[in-house]
Amino acid sequence: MLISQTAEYALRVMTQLAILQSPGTVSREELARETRIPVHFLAKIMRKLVTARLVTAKRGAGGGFVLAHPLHEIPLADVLEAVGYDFELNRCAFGWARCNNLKPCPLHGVWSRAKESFRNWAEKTTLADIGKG
Amino acid sequence: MLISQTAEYALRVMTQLAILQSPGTVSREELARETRIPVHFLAKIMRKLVTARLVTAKRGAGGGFVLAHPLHEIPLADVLEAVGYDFELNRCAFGWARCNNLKPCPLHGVWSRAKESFRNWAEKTTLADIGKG
DNA sequence: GCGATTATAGATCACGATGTCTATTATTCC
DNA sequence: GGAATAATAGACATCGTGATCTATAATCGC
Repeated sequence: MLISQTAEYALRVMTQLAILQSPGTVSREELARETRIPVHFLAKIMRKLVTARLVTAKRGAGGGFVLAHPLHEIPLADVLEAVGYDFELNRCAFGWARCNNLKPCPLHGVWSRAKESFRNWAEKTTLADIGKG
Repeated sequence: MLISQTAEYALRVMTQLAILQSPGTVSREELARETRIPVHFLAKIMRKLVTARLVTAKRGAGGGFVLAHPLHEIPLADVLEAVGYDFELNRCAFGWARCNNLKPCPLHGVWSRAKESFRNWAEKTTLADIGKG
């Protein structure tokens, strides 16, 4: 619900990285074990996170992944967008071709509130907020 | 995003029913045309809405669908649940088998806020609120 | 340099959500 | 009662997400 399985995995892995990375890099295997995400599927997600420059990858023995920025500089919105969630997408929920604030469909008002609420949460919450009650 | 295509269709159709039902029943064909939902797929959705007792169906010539309750008594949460959205489901986003307020996973706090926010919106918003800015 | 380690890349499979089609049952209208 | 209308039911096809597997490229430690 709310987000795709892949998006949930992305949040999970970023959270786990935030927890484990203190000493150094974290290997794909260890991440998969801790997050319970299928290893090869995790690999694809990691590539997207690396491409989005949220995570840095290091190959070879002793390699692995590290967060590319300090926790408070990584909003969850960035994580979700990295794996395909589109906050900009405003396809009309009512099916109208042209639907905007000037000529809104009947659902426009209420649905916008739901979307904006979620977007606001995703942009205001960063990895530094995890673990808080 | 946020909800499935089917769930969006359900909101669409209930909205359209609220608009068109004034004279009497609305046929499946007319609903499909107005909402741009594939007719036969709409049929399945209507069955779920009827089963959930949000809509009343009338067969035969001159038949169709009508809302089963006044607009302000139909929260969007009921519509979403009718087509399978589960607000109760609290599978841990972090993958923990046991995750609750007493022993919360690192994501528990932030993710709960997002879910509760959406749930609150869905429960407080009714069909009577559609069309409002 | 060599072998081990680890990320990258892409092919392929499985399954559920979505969409299409056909037949059946109930009801109205005449 | 019969014909037309409209919902119900379920089989079947399609497509995207999620998951699995194999091969390749880069890097480290020795």
